[in-house]
Parts: sequence; C-alpha cells; structure tokens
Amino acid sequence: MKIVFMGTPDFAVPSLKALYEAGHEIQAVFCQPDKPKGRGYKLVPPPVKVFALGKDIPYFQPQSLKNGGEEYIREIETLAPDCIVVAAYGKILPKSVLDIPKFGCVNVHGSLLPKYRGAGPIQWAVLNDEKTTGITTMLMGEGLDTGDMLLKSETEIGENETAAELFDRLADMGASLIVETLDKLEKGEITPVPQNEAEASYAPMLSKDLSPIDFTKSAREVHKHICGLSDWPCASTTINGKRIKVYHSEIVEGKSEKLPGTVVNVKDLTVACGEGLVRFTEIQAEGSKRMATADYLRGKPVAEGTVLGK
RNA sequence: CGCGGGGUAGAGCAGCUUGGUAGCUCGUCGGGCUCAUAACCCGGAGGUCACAGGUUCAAAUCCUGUUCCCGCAA
Repeated sequence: MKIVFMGTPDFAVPSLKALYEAGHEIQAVFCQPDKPKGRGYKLVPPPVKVFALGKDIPYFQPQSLKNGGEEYIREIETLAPDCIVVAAYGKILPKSVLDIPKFGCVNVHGSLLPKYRGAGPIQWAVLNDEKTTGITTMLMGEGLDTGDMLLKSETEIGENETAAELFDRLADMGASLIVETLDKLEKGEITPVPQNEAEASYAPMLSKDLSPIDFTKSAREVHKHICGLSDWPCASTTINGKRIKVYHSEIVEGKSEKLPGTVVNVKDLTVACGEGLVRFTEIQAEGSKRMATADYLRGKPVAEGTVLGK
C-alpha cells in the first residue's frame, strides 16, 4: 500500500519501521516541528524524523494542518495515499485530510479502547493499577480517539513494570498490530466496531504537578504512582530537604505504625505508607545520575527515623 | 551563549574555601570467629584525582580552555 505516516515520538517509530520493512511504500512522513529541548535549548528532531532521514523518506513538519496548513493538505492529495497511519502524532487531523485515503486514516492507540482515550493512556493504565492494557487500531473520526475499532491486542501489566517499560512493549505490539491491520483491511477482512461511549474514559497527558509522592496513601497506590510516572515526569520526594526522583519501587510485606514517609529500613530505603510499606529500588538525586538505591546509600547514608517529603 | 550541580579505586561519595602523606561506605582477594550467615574481627590488592595548558619549590585543591554526565526551566 501507499502510506503516509504521521507520528512524532519514540512510540511511533516501531510502527513506522514495521510498515517500512513489511514492504509498504512510505510516501512521506509527518511529524511535529523540531523543538528546543534540554539544556541549552538545542533544537531536537523528533525520533520519527530521525528514522525518515535514515531511510531517505520525505518528511513534513507543519505547525498545523488546520490553519495555514493548506499547502500540506494539497501535498497529501497529490500523493494520494491508500492509507494514512497515525501513531502519537500529537495534532488533530481536519476532515479534509481524513477523507483523502481510500482506506481511511488508521490510528495506533496505546490502550484498549474505549478506555483511556487521549494523550497518556499507557501511564494512566499503570497509575490506575489496571491488570491489563493493550493496543487498539481504529479508523479515525473527527473526535479524539473516538473512531470505529479495527483490531486489538491485549497484554498484562507487570507488578513492578513502569510506564516506560510498558511503553516500549506496547510500541512493539503496536507495530505488529498495525501491519496486521492494514493487511486485513486491504483484504476486507475487518469489520469496524463502534466504541461503546458508556465505557469511555479519558487519559490526559501527565504533568509535573503529579510528581510529589503522597505517603499517606496505601503502599500499593504509592508504588503504582511511582511506576506510572517513570521515567517522566517521575515520582519525587525529598530526603533531608533534597529532591530525589524515584524510578523503580516494590511493595514490601509488613506494616509500620510510624508516620507515613518515615524510613523504616535505612539499608534499602523501605518507607512507611498510610497502609503498608514500599521500598525504593532505583532513584536519582539532584545533580547526580540515576542509580540503584543501594549505590546511593553508600555515598549518602540516611539516618534512622528520617521522614521523606519534609 | 537560559539558570545551576558534578567527573577522585570496580560502585557510591568526602577532601578543594585556607595548595604540602589519597580518605569514607561497599565490593573484591586472603585469613580468623561461628552450627551458620548478607553478621563480626584482622590483613591485602586496586586511583594518569575527566582531558589539555597555566601559576607555584609543590596542584585533586588556584587560573584558563575542552569534553562528558545530571538537576531546573521550556
């Protein structure tokens, strides 16, 4: 098939790569403009663009397809793709674009729709302690992730799995599923299924406001909070007033009557929660790199009775 | 040139202000204690102090440049 691919971050790359390697003709790639990121505001090209550059695929980076994007839309009309595949593109497509391809616009979404529509489906599935999640491919409509569903693929969320780890797995699952979806779509073997609006939920993009850990919650909630925010924006707390990020944790058997946030084991940073105990296993101090908690404690031991977050 | 922290033994850190003997916690190797141990005791190996220049009798330490890593902010 002739395909125009729209996507921006790491999540989209495996899908693009899989389509490319499956023999589809990638006519062009659309992604967000390069953005100043990191220290020094260096202009960073999105991962999808990097891939396109490596394969000599033409790429476009419109600010918008709605206002002032008319020339891009004409470009797509000229290419006349059989299908437009969208994976975490980050922009709304106007109806004039949706109507171009004969097989429509197919979106790869990181949840089992209609649950977790929106920009942060993977993280919220972890945050909410879901047992399973998955990938859904769907025909795009004008609403946000509301289109008719094509195929689904389900997977379990590991007890200690972080959003970042799940992200990588789902990106690969999405890659397989989009190839299968296009294959069956072309053969007419898929019947699109409308989403049940009553079961729909929305998963907004995460923000740093969510970072601070609330130790008055249960150990399980704290643990999932840490997993869901790793590795961005990352759960955080403070040790003796200094901020640390927590990348990995695990729930510890037992309980403590101590004030929530109290370190009950200074050898491995086991912390009392509102109910139960949580142990940090990988953290990062300000100005330092990410490391195993045991490594951190060798250089910066924590005193008995220290309360985190104070 | 957005603001800031950092690079010292295999790991994590202190030492730098006020230049002069390379230090701590852990790991590792050997020995001891023990029914036993991730516990405890004794001993050993292991470091061009990121790189390059400069100042000095003498630089991990002071000055300049380079490079890599990280936090904030976007």
